[in-house]
This record gives sequence, structure tokens and C-alpha cells, in this order.
Amino acid sequence: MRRKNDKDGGRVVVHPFQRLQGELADLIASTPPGNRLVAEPELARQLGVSRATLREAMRSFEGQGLIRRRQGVGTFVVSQAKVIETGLEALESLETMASKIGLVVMMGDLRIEEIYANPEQAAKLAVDLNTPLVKVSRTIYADKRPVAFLIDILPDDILDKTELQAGFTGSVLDLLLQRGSPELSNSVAEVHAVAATIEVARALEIQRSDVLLMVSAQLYTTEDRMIDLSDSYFLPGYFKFHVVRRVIKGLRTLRSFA
Amino acid sequence: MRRKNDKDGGRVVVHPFQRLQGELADLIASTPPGNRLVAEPELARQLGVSRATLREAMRSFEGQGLIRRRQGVGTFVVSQAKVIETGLEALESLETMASKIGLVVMMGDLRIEEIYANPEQAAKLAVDLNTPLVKVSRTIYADKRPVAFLIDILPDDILDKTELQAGFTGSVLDLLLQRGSPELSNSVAEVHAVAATIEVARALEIQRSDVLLMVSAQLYTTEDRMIDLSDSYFLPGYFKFHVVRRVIKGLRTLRSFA
DNA sequence: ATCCTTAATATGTCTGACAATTGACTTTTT
DNA sequence: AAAAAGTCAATTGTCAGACATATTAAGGAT
Repeated sequence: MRRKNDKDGGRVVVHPFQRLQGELADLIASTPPGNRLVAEPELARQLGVSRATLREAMRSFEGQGLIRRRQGVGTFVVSQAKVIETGLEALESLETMASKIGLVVMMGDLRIEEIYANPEQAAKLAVDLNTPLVKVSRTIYADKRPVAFLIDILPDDILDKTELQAGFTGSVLDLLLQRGSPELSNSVAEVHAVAATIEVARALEIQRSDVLLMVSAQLYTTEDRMIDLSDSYFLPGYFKFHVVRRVIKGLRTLRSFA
Repeated sequence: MRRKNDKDGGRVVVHPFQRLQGELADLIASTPPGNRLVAEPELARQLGVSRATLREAMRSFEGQGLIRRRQGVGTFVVSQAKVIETGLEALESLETMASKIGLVVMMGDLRIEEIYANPEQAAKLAVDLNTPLVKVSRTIYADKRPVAFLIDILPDDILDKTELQAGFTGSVLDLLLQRGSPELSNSVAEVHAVAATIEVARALEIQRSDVLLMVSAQLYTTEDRMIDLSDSYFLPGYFKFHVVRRVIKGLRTLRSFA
């Protein structure tokens, strides 16, 4: 195996692109909105990558709407007002979202059940009927007031009951992210408005048929396996969920309906 | 002005990247999920761009989760199940979304008012107090049943009342997109669950205090000016709004809270 | 059979160059 | 003096070719 440009004695380093993403994110975050970044050739030199690699990262951030590039002029940091509060697009737990806005939340009424897949669950999770599943329910409190009621359902080979006994903070997502395996890819979340059922009303200490925001999500691994079905009920007013909707220029419909 | 590589007789062509985005989107859309794309050098040749430019576009699509690349192996189209139904992230009108799922919707009860900015509206739209604004309200019907009630408020220099008289199909967004100016960038939409007010209940032919999904959005131009405040009320069950939430690897918090 | 080597092929990265666009400045013209 | 045209430097956009690294499969030695 030949190595011609190996200045590291054989040690394989992480891909420049990954390191670059982090450093570039920091740079953008620490640059006041509207300001210009240093020119690409100089920036590439500072960050220790080639201009081509830098441009790939730049394109990625441009796609996220964080920077804007104008030929002949420069690259500018976009007003952060639109992106500073990461919206629903970033997959992170309620606890993480809360901590970012300085809100202290606590978990209570944790309930762990072993259930067996009904037809709907079996189909969605791609497991056999009556496969053992773990159902985790809990209530999230802010200011000693219940503000959310969360239910997660996972195959028991993904999350064992015993794993939830010690030091579970309330977030299945954080637990999986911290464990590192399986590697998570994304979640498809659907938003609904519903009237509280008796069960949820009791947990949230509200009246039955009070209005709630419900988020129903399906979590996927990078291997494309769905490993978590979750339903979350939110009391209005405590959390704000927003989505940045962008004009998609190049993208065609991606559909082939008749 | 010297032009060394101009094979077009002086005519300036659109940027290869834009054309590339469209062609690559088509290619990805027409490739069955899981299949491999042709290798980059060959693909670049087929599409008539350099490999560097192709890779920038690839990186962009990778960021959208449409493809996955593995060094030494190839680039693969991701299962479209997760992305085939474009979620809320794409800024498009209710009418466009409906047509994509084969749902025919109609507008009714159009009401155009001239109002004057109250303090809240003035602040958000960055106009003076009592600046004339246009308020557009209408109801959207599917199967002769009202399913959504929409309100848009814009400065009258953006949208004139007379423009709404002829051929308004119900979508302010489509109207602005079709007109092309001002150039739209994105919209920040917040989702809420609310109980129907009397006004909305009457429009949607439901009981007062029935639950509704409400989307409150602010539309921005590429010049970063907010030009539209909209409130949309949806009857549960007729539309499904989903968001793809992704694990963000490189991105730090982008916040500097204490 | 098992393990190692080798080769082929794919994406990842680098280097250097030129093209196209923009904005500021200078010069010329009116 | 004001407006128009030209010049120039800076910046992003694109290209070409090369080498580096990772993955997989085939072949050979043990």
C-alpha cells in the first residue's frame, strides 16, 4: 500500500470535511450577521484545506441558509434572526431544546411497559406481529407544571427495559444519541391538533377535550430501519415549534404521479 | 473585456450549477432507491460539468438527505419513502401541495380589506404605524367542504388590491412567486394548536372551540425584508404536515447564550 | 479452506489556473 | 460640474488533472 503524501506517519486522520464543518460553523456563528467572511483562498489557507473542499462545505452551509454568496462581492453571514432558534429541522430532544432557551424541565411519572406489536406497529417497525416492544411513557414538567406527555415505542432489541432504569432523564432520543448505536439518521414528524383524551388530560392536569399540539414521529437509523414510534402531546404556550420553509429552486417535484 | 473560453459568441449562459441542480434532481428522482449513481468522473462528463462542480451539487443533495456517498463504493439514492412527500420545509402554497396529492381545492369567501398597521404589525413588517396594509382572508374548500381558513397581511406596496381582483386563485405565495419580484427567500412558520374563535368557526362551519391546527408564518425576501404575515387555520384530517428532522453532526449550537 | 496480496474502482482532496461578476476608481465626454 | 465610459482589483464560479484513501473482489501462498 503506497502513501505518497502521508505527513502523519501512517496515522489516518478524520476527513478534513468533517473537521471543516465544525470550524466553519463556529466561524459563521461568531461572525455578526451581514458581515463578510474572508475570501475563499485566504480562508482555505487559514483552515488548512484546499479551496475545493472549502467550497463544498460552503455550499452545504449555503443550502442551510446560513450564508449567502455573491460572485464578485463575497460571502456574507445571513441575518441570524431567521435561524438562531433552531427549528424542528434539527433532530434534538425536548430536553436539549429546553436547555437551549434556559428552561429547566424535569421528568416524572415514568412508566415502562412491555407490550406486543399490534398489526399497525408491526407494519411500521417492520417486525413480526406480537414481537415484544418497549413502551415508555412519561410527563415533562416545567416550573412544576406538566407541559408535555411523551410516549415512545421501540423494539426491545433496540432499547432494553433495564437500560431505562438507571439515569434515564426523560429523552429516549438523547439516550440513543449518547449510546451511539444504532446510528440515527432522521425522524419524520407529523404535527396535529387534537383534543386531549382522558389519559392525556389526566397526565397533563387539564380538562378532557382541551386542545393540544401533537407531534407524531418515526425515527430512522442510517440503515433505514425505523426504530421508534413516538407520540408527543404539548400544552399550548410552553414550547414554540417552528419550521424554516425555503423556496426550492432546482428541485423538481420528485414525484411521478399520473 | 477578455473572454478566453467563450464558446457561445458572447452570450452569457446561466450558471452551470443551477442547471446542474435541476438535472441532478431529475436523475435522482428517476433512479430507484438504493441504486448506485454512475461514478463522478463519468457523470460529470455526461452532465457537461467539471467534477468539482458536480461534487458541490452532490454535497448539496447529500445535505438534503437524498443521496448517500461512501468512499470507495459509490453514491446511492436514499430510500425515497422518507422524502417523497415533501414536507413543510419546501415553501409552497397549499394549492400546490394539494395538487401534488391529487386533491382539488377551491377558494371561496374572498375578502380583501385595507387596514392600517397596528403596533405589532408595524414592528414585524418594519413599517411605520398606520401604514396602509392589505389584508386578504379566504376559505379553502375541498369536496365542497371548508378545510382551511387563511389570512395574509402585506404592505400595500408589495401587493396592490387591484392585483387580487383578476385571477386570484387563493394563494398569495403563488402570486408572488409567479410575479418573480420581490424575490422570495424563506418563511418561518410556527405551528400551534388552538380552539376555533367565532370568526374562524363560522368560516369553517364548525363549532366554536373545536380544535384547529394553526400555522403562523412570516415571509422574507432575499433582501431580508419581511413582507407577509400569515395565519392559517386547518381542519384536522385533511392535510398532513410533516417535517424531516435530521441529526446535525457538524453544527454546533450556533448560540452564544450565557 | 484461510489468510495475505494485489488490482480495480470509487469517492476524497489538492493544486493551479482561468472565467465571470461586481464595485470602486479614473478618465473622458457632454 | 455632471454624467458617461473605461480601467482595474477583488471575489466567487468553473475547470482540468493529478494523487490519496477506502472498499471490494479476485487470485495466490500457506
